[in-house]
Amino acid sequence: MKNVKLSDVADHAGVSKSTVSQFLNGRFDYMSASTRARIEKAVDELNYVPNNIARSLKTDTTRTVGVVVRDIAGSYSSQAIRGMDDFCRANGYNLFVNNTDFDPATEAKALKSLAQLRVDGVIIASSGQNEALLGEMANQGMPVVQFQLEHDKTPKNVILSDYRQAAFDATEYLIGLGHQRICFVTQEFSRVSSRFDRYRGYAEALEKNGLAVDDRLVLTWQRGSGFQTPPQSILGGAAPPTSFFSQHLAITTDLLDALYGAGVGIPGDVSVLGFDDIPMAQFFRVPITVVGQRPYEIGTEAAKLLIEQIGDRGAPARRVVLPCVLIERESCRDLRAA
Amino acid sequence: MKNVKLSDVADHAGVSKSTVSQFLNGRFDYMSASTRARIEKAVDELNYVPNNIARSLKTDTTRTVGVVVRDIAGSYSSQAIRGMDDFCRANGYNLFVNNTDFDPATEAKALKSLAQLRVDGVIIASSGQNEALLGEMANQGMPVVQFQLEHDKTPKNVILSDYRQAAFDATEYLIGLGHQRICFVTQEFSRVSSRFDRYRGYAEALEKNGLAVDDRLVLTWQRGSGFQTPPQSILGGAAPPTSFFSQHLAITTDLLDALYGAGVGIPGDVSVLGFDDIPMAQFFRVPITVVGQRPYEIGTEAAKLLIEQIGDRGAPARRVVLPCVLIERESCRDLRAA
DNA sequence: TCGCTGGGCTAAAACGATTTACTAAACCGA
DNA sequence: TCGGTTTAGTAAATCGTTTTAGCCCAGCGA
Repeated sequence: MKNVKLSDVADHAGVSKSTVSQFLNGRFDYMSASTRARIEKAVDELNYVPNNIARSLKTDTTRTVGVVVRDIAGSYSSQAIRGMDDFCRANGYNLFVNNTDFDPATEAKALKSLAQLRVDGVIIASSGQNEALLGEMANQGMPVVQFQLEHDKTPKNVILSDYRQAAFDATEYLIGLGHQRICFVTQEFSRVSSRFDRYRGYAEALEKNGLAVDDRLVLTWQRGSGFQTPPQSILGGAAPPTSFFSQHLAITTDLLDALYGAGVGIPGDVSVLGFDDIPMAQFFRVPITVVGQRPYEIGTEAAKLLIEQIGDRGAPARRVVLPCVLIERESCRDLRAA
Repeated sequence: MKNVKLSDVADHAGVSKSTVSQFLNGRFDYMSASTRARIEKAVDELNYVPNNIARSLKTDTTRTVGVVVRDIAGSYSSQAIRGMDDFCRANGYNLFVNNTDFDPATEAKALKSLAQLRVDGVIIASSGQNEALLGEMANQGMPVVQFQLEHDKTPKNVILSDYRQAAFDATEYLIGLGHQRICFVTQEFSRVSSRFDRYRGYAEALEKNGLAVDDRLVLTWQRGSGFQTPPQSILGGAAPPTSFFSQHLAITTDLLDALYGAGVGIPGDVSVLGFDDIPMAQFFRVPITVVGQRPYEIGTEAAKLLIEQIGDRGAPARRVVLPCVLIERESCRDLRAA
């Protein structure tokens, strides 16, 4: 059966295409009740489904938005996307998803593909390697919202957790438990401000509490190659840390593997505090205390901001920061109780 | 800056639109090298990005596919979608995602929205409540592939795990450890064949090993309301089970919560075997033995089948079944060793 | 010289909607 | 009766591609 189109409906109802179009777009201002009823009848007798493609061509809007993440299978990304989808769908937008797999070249391809698809806007957890392309898209008039990662503080639409505050609070929490030497486990952060912000929060908490910031207590981890120095070996050094504060779920996983693998007891031998909540943590042999982000809310906020920008292209860029919450479980030992 | 279009490229290169179109579509059969070079130059001097919308309108194909899942934030769905995206992207297709939140009405809306968007095909983990709509779409010429759930055995394109075999193997594994009374924990299954298949595998394994199938050992669970009878209370009854075989990750979670909450020891007091692998299970106080599906592969297979069907509308429906793997961990006690 | 072939390219008609400008009829008050 | 306004509707241009049919010219064999 051939696809029914607007002109078929028009013929069937005995009116012109224009009138049917008015009907479909809810403009009944100058339409008699009988015409309206006839069109309505024709539409469902013929089972007419409007062709969004044709509509988009004419109106130059697609009511679609593109999402670019590193890996949709990750728990943070998938929850964020869930939030975006809920918000977008409620506003009549559909979502394209793209995975970059942490590869800037793939990311660039994704962005170009979205441009071709004529999405009305894009939400991206950017690698920071395609800021030029992103900027170009932005001033060709494509609304862009970033989330999860911030690379510099140039004004842009971005939704983040309050990384500095969260790291500050978490560090103070550990200090409150009597920890004085806290190993900060992170990806290389100098060029990524959302990582550096965490470090700032950590350092500020130490300073505020009269503790020294010790470079030897910063352990770096890299995707693919893992830790620069095995965590357990740091424990064997002079003035070892009493706790690890891991900045990312993937790092936390590797850290736990390393520590358990080396027979280190948590929190007996060392405490562990993670960033990002852990699903099913209640069943862990030691449920890990974390500072949890709210990825679903991050997603809805990102979608909200994007739709705002789509609606008003002239709107100034906004930076939205959401609070994190400390989820206290059992991986941090109270050293004062000893 | 206004969007550059094909005719701008044509003007700039001093050729007709047709020729530029040939160029863009890689048809160089009747094109001089110099013309080709001029167009190439024009394209990147003007930074031309083809408009997929216009293209789609004319060709009546969008190179997009719609995915409908219950909740993209779930680990099964997100991994499956990852597989779909990888396969689709490699073949030049983009993915729309839709969440139904287990609601058939939302599912119907999602399908209609995808039809309007003129996707080239859809992949769906269907609720079973919209089979009519789905069938209608299918014979309007829209390729449809289902996965994860099967509701009846009418021939259709569907990708599943080998639920019967997996449940059979898992049950025999427990029997091999000396378990004779295995509680089968499931959602209501009479009308969903992918659930019933698991039950069949379970029952067949029991029968093959000379064990009775006991209805009192089937415990049902419902989304939202939980267990029909609390699992721990079954343990208190006459001839209690020595193990629970849970058919779904969400059930396993609730089961563990209930058992731990009631102070039941695993696997000391009772063994637990789950369906669906559990992320970070290595850190559990008792790592749970499961029969794991391969959602990523399910996703890629689904995408592959869909693209096949898109390419050849006349192709017969195919049913693809993938094996599961038993992941042995520590939640099943060997009763013979006692 | 003519007719034919094939290479290289183009004009113009789609695709299915939206929208602008217009008309025809009805009504209304003076 | 007339001009003006409102109501109800339409014709036709348009969005940016693809594609069909065909044009023009060069080369070639007879």
